[in-house]
Amino acid sequence: MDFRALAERMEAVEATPSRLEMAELLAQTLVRASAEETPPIAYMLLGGLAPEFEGLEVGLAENRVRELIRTRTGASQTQVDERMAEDGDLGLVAEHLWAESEGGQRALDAFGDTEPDPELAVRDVHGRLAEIGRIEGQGSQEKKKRHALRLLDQATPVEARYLVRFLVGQLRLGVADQTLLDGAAIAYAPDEAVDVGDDGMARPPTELRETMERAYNLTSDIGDVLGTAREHGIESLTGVEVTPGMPVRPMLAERGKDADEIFANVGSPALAEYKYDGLRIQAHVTSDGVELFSRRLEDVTDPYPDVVDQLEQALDGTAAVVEGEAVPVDPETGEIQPFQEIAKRRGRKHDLEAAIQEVPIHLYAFDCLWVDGEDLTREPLTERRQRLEAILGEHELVDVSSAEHVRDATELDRFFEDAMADGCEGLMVKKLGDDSHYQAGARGYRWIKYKADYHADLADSLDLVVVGAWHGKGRRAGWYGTLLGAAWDETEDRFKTVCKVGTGFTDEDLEQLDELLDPLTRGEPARQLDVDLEPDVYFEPEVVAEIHGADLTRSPVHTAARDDEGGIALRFPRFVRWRSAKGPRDATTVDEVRSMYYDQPTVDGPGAEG
DNA sequence: ATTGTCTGCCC
DNA sequence: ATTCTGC
DNA sequence: GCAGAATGGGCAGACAAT
Repeated sequence: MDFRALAERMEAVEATPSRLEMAELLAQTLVRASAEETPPIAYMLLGGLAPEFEGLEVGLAENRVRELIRTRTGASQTQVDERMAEDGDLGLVAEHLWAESEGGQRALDAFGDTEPDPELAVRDVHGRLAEIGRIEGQGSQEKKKRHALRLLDQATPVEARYLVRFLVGQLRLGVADQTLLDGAAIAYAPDEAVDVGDDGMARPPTELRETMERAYNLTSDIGDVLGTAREHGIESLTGVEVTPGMPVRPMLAERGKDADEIFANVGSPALAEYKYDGLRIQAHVTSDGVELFSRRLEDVTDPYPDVVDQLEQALDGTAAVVEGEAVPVDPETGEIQPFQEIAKRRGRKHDLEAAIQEVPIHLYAFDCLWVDGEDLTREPLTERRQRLEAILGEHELVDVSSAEHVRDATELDRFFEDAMADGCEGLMVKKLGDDSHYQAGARGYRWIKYKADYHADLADSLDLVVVGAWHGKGRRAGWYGTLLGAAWDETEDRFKTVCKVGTGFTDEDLEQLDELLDPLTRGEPARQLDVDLEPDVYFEPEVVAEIHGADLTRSPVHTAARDDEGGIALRFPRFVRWRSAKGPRDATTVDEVRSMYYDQPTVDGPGAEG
């Protein structure tokens, strides 16, 4: 298949609002693809080159691609910036600039000997992008850019749109794995299995769709699943099971804001577990060794040799696939440390020994998907949990998560208080009973996360002055996409940044931003503002917004309460509403931010202990 | 040898 | 991570 | 309610620039 055909198909998919039509278009694409190009097409439609656990990335992103666009088209930085502010999409910027410079090329062609560029094949594009991804070492950035430029040079405008979007990691097709599976189910099902609705649109056949989805959820390799379905039929994927060494797409949870809502969804009794603030780990332990996978299926074995050792000891020869949360603990007291501590272990290669000593990790296991050849994903939660307890035993740094059966709001909230006091984010509340199997990859109301900050009264709430903004992208093109918020420093009478905020706005809110903020626009930071970041526009400190968040963290970039250890920032910020009655000096003060930070149960230092 | 920029991936 | 929107 | 796409703070590593 020519890459141009794929790009044009992407264009059609992007243009339709109907999911059924998207699936149909994807199905048509898959039907036309050869066996060999099916996996690459599947990965590329989802913005990747390979299954996630292989960790293959191109390694060029927005800033490098902007350079490439300038080189290819001769546009200036300002030209690209301006178009970007308008289009909100670097792919569209490239497409427009390509189309404009194309005229020039054709003019050259008219003189005679310039050969038209050969068509790019999908497999060539895939292969060349993968090759760029493997370039490393000194001079690698230049080399990557050179190779990418050669690819872009051959691209037509529409190909450039999608190549550029691919590189910046945002295809914006409205397609992700679920829609691709819909398309594949239509493409690979026997004709008689596919119902066509009154609207003339095919419906993905339910059972075959589920077979594919389960195969995908258990192997995490959508290219392989589609390739297999194409060659051997969807039925050949029936009976796929958990395979040690192959990461399972983790079961996910929805949010619940109070006990009533939670019990309405999971029933009573339910299993409540501490929700630890750490890294989710899926451990595959066999006689061949241990492999650890992250929530997004990266192999993270190397940074956690201590976890590997502990697991091997704890399991004592039993082969198993176990899930848990890796949490940083104080080496002296065993108390849970802030999330930032374990973040220092993630991906670590240098000085690992010291990091292991300074921040030991406690693994709190909460599920078990496979034991000694037996797939447990269809067993109810109680059974899986019992198996987990049976194989783990008690160990210093590997444990089963704290859990209780809860029957009503009183019991739930009491346990919730315990969890908070012990330095957790809240609780996970899980449905019990016959349909409590491990639903790989799926959200849904079988597991519910219950955190303090889902409750407006319990969330950290700050009133911040808006001092800057960035232009939005994608569906936010033409609007501001992000605001910069600052607290007031009473003693210095200055404004210090605490966070950016880009979520919580309705379209209506976004629409009104110009009117509210444009009169305050200035080209440089306000005189009283301390800021390290560089927003697209600055504002006179005037407008105040209520912003909620989960935690306060140490920050290398925000300037509020900055001392030797950095500033303080808000984690998971979201816009709640305007505080139009407030002026800039009625905003939350830096002193208040500092107190809130030190009041947190996992933070030691000035103020309340604990 | 140090610092800064960029990227990818955790939450 | 959180949140909003279109289907 | 699902699926997707907007958007957040912050960490280490890889390179480039100084």
